[in-house]
Amino acid sequence: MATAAATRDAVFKALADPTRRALFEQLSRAGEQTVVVLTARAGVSQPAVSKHLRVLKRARLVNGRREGRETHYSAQPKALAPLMDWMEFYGKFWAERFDALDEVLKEMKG
Amino acid sequence: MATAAATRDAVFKALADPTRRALFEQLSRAGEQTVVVLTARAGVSQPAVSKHLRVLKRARLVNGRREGRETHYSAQPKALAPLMDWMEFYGKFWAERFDALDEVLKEMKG
DNA sequence: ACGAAGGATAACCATTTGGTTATGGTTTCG
DNA sequence: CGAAACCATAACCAAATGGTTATCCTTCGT
Repeated sequence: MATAAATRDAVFKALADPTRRALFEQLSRAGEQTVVVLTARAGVSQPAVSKHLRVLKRARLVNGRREGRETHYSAQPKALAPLMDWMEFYGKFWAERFDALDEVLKEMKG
Repeated sequence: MATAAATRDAVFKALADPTRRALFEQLSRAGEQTVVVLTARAGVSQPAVSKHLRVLKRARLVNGRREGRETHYSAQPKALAPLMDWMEFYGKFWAERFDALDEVLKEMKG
C-alpha cells in the first residue's frame, strides 16, 4: 500500500512540471478529453503527452477511460487532497502565529 | 516583475523535492533555524542544504537573516498563497475543505 | 480485407537535478 | 594573532527527467 507520504510526494512531483499541470488544468476546465485533443493543445508530441498522462495517472490526478481505439482522460481533483491537507497543516502554523501576534498587538494597545 | 505563473512554477518546483519540503516543514514547526541545525536533521551534507535553501529562497518560501557568522532561516508560509489559489481554482469540488483553507488564507493576507 | 487513426511503448538523447568533496570568506574565540 | 566554526560557492558526477522519432497493436471506416 502506498503510504500517505509517498502519495503526497507523487502528487507534488506530478504537478511540478508545467506541461503536466497544463494537462490537468485543461481536463479540469473542459472535462473528458482524448489524447489527440490534448496533444493538439499541449505543444509537445503525442508520446510526450502519453508519458505525462501516465505520471498524472500514477498520482491519481487523472483517470483514463478506454472507448474503442481512443482513451478519454478526465481530471480527478480528489487527488489534490494530500496537497490540501499538507498546506492546511503548514499554513496553520502561520495562522496561529498571526493570532499570537494579534494578541501581542492588543496587549500593546491596551 | 515575476509573473504569477512563473512564481507558481517556482513554488511547485521547490516543493517537489522531499528534502526541500522537509526543510520547509522543519522551519515551519520549529521556527528560525541555522544551517548547522538544519543540516543535522536533513540527512544530507551542509552544501546540499545550502543549495536547497537557495531554491526555497528564490521561491520566497524561506528567508535568511544573517547574524554574525551564522544565517538564520525562517519559513514564509505566505509564499504558499499561489498554490492555494491554484488549488482553489482547479479543485472547486472540495468546497468544505476549502472553507477551512480560505480562512487560513484570509489570515495570511490580512 | 485493408489502410488509416488513436494511443501506448521502446530506444535514444540532451539537459537538469541532487548529491558529493574541496575550497574560500567571514566572524568568533582562546 | 591564529585556529576553528559557519556557511556559501565551485567543480564535478550519476541519475532522473522531458523531449524526440520509430514502431507496434488495436480499432474504425470503406
